[in-house]
Amino acid sequence: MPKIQSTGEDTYRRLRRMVIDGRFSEGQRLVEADLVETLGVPRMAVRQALARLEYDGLLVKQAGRSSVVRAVSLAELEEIAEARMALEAIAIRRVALLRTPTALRRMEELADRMSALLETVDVSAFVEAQAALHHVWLEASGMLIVPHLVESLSAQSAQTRVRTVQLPDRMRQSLAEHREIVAAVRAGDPDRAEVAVRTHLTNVKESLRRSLQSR
Amino acid sequence: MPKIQSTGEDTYRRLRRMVIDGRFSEGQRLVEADLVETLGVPRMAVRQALARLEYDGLLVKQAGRSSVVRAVSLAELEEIAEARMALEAIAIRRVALLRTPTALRRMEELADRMSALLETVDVSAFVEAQAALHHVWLEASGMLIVPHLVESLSAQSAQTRVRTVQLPDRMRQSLAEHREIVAAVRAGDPDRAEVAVRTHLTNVKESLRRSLQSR
DNA sequence: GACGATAATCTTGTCAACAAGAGTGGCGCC
DNA sequence: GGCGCCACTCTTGTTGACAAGATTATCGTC
Repeated sequence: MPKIQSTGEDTYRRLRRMVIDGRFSEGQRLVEADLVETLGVPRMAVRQALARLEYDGLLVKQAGRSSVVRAVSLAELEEIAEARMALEAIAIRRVALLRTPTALRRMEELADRMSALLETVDVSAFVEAQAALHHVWLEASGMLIVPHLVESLSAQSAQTRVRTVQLPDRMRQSLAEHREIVAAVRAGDPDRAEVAVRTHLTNVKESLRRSLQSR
Repeated sequence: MPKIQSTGEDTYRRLRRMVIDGRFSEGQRLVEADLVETLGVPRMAVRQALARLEYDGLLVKQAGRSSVVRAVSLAELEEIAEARMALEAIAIRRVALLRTPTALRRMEELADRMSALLETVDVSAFVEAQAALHHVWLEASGMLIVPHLVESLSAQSAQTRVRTVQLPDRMRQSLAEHREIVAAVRAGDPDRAEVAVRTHLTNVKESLRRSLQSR
């Protein structure tokens, strides 16, 4: 086989990153030929990536027309937050019971990193560290399917993540919530950890509402 | 455009149905050319369908080798039941608050249908009616994303569904659990409905363990 | 007789060309 | 001068052919 399968996966990830980072304005058509040129990969890889992103709910691509980024409604964003709450609650309970040393260390490192980034005004780096923290505990839960579900949900709301965090005092509050989650895990208290996760995502939902209603 | 886009979607659904129905034995290779002949659709449609099914977790297709149906472990099945519990609990609460008349009627019809099928020994029809009942309330919840997640999870465990239900007395018990769920919705009691759903899926998980450990 | 190397075949992944909507601009008509 | 129709271009979806692993069968050797 000519190509090492990486092309398809890699193209998917790169394109996904571009969509999440808001590189395509609303209503903008994602023309395959353009993407082929931009990404420097064969058209087949682009087509595959677009199909997967549509399946992920990040793009809409109806019948012979170009793909466009999908507009996610407030109702959907709230629903995503609720679903994540339910799923991440399960995961964090397991993490608190397992108390894997390396996972704990990485979680604390990332919390420290968030803390440091709070000083600088690098919002996107803060959001990135936050996402990494969630990722770490999902992996550490030892679950096989739930992490993928959550990742898929996160991707759909990632476009608005940056805006939410920019609410006054939201970053500091978010950091405190994450510190509490990590502390509960270190204490090995699953109930406390679950409450902490639910509190965090309830606040995320609240922030979403305030952030988007004002718009 | 020559073909009406239905081909791709339709091929996906048909192939998915075949996998779920256990038409491919464990370890059997799904050769694209064979599927092209069997389904009577162009190879591209088959390739797309296979890619999506792999993404769904129903198939495994590594690097230049043929696709095979994925073996789902007990741990994964339990995890799926847990995730469904969390998500369907959210959905049923909304259904109990909405109390849409048509949805309620359809749910009761399907419960009656399950009741009737209990007499005959048509296990697969019983399972089908059960799945339809879940589907109805997920749709009735008015949620936009959660139903898709649950459907995706269900598909992965659907292969073993039939076996679980065949445990002694499990069908009758399952019917009772579903009747309670419907009753709670009719009563407009979200707490009771959530408990009923959680009870049901806890029992499903228990049945899974008994059913698969014996094997 | 069993094992390993080699050849033949099968199967997948990729590419380039083509057919057929969808979008766009210009022209004529009212 | 504005509106609708027509021709043109753009873009996608599909097809067939081909290149390169993967799999299987064959043969020779120990």
